[in-house]
Amino acid sequence: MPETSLERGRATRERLLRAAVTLIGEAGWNGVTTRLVAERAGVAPGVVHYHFGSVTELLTAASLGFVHELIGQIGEELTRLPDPEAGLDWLMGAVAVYAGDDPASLLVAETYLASTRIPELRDRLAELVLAFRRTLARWLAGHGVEDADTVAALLAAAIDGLVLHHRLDPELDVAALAGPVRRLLRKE
Amino acid sequence: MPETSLERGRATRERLLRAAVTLIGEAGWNGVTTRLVAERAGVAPGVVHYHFGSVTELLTAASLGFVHELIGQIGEELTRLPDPEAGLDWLMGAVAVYAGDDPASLLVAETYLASTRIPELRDRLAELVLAFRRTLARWLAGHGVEDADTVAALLAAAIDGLVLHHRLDPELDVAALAGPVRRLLRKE
DNA sequence: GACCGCCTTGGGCGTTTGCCCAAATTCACG
DNA sequence: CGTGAATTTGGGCAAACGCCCAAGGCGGTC
Repeated sequence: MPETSLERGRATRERLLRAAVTLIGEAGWNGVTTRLVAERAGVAPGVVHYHFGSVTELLTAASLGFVHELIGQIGEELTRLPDPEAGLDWLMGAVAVYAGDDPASLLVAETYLASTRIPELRDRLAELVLAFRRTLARWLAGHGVEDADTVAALLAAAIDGLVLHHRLDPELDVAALAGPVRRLLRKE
Repeated sequence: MPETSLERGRATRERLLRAAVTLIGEAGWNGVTTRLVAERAGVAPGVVHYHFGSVTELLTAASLGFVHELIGQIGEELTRLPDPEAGLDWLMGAVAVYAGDDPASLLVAETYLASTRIPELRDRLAELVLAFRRTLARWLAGHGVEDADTVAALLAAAIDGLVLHHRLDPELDVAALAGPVRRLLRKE
């Protein structure tokens, strides 16, 4: 099947981004090297610096794209659920699944860490997290939860913290934490 | 003042550990190199591999020592406070201070991340975190909180998550989150 | 003062890194 | 069947890496 050069280039760029996403989770942000990501994507090492100005640039684009998609899916799922209690159950269940030996949760954590030393990544990740907190707050407020903003901030932080802790202690029953979390929704 | 060789050696070892602690926060786990930590400690590069088998070994010892001391201090402070409400206020206040451009909070996060790829670090860090959760649970249970274990797990995770989020969004008012957190203590 | 054990020095080894680049490849188009 | 623009190749470069090691202090013991 014929294919223009631009189409091939775009496809290669996508393959590099996908390879970077999985490798950030597997090897860590600083463990992703030019040659490693090229091999995983099935291309020559030189391709990386043809499509991206630097390895950091590739990792930044890949991680931000993944996080953007992830919180978009979560927000979408939440609005679909009838009440906040069901939403919390689903949320904690999702966190429970997202731990273990899953690379996605590691990618998020790696991106957090890397963002403290890469200004542009920091700014753009902060935007995404803020948007997620707003989505969460709107969802909570829509169901009559008081202090929706602060509860949303706490909930968002707890989710990220649980991912870290669950990885450290796989026996931690995350889904069982939905009970105490529900208390956050109660009125004064 | 006279000083035996062993005493000098011990002091150098301590200097290396302290230098490693600050550098993990500043440059990240993978950013700490043999020469960097040696320069910060004011010794020749060769000293590092005289006192420690590898750079990873140095970083492991340094980070575990710091975390051990940190959660020890927190536990001690909590038992000193009269009621859980005051404890939570102090806890959230401490988190608020520990963010910003403080390297200590970053060290903890870096250690979490690194532990996923260094088995021995993982095991020993898991022990420390578990012990901290137990301390927290005992403290909560002692004040009549229901589901002390799950609440402690949630609280411990939220603390770590908040440190990450606060770093990303310095305007986040962590201390103000103490309100919603209090709801966790209420009985069913 | 000679000896000994511990610590320290600073250079050197092989490896890996990010990034570069001339040459080769591919495909739409005249 | 060229021509040209985009993409891909694979080797090469300087720099930095972890780790090693022979040589040189340094203080306590005979």
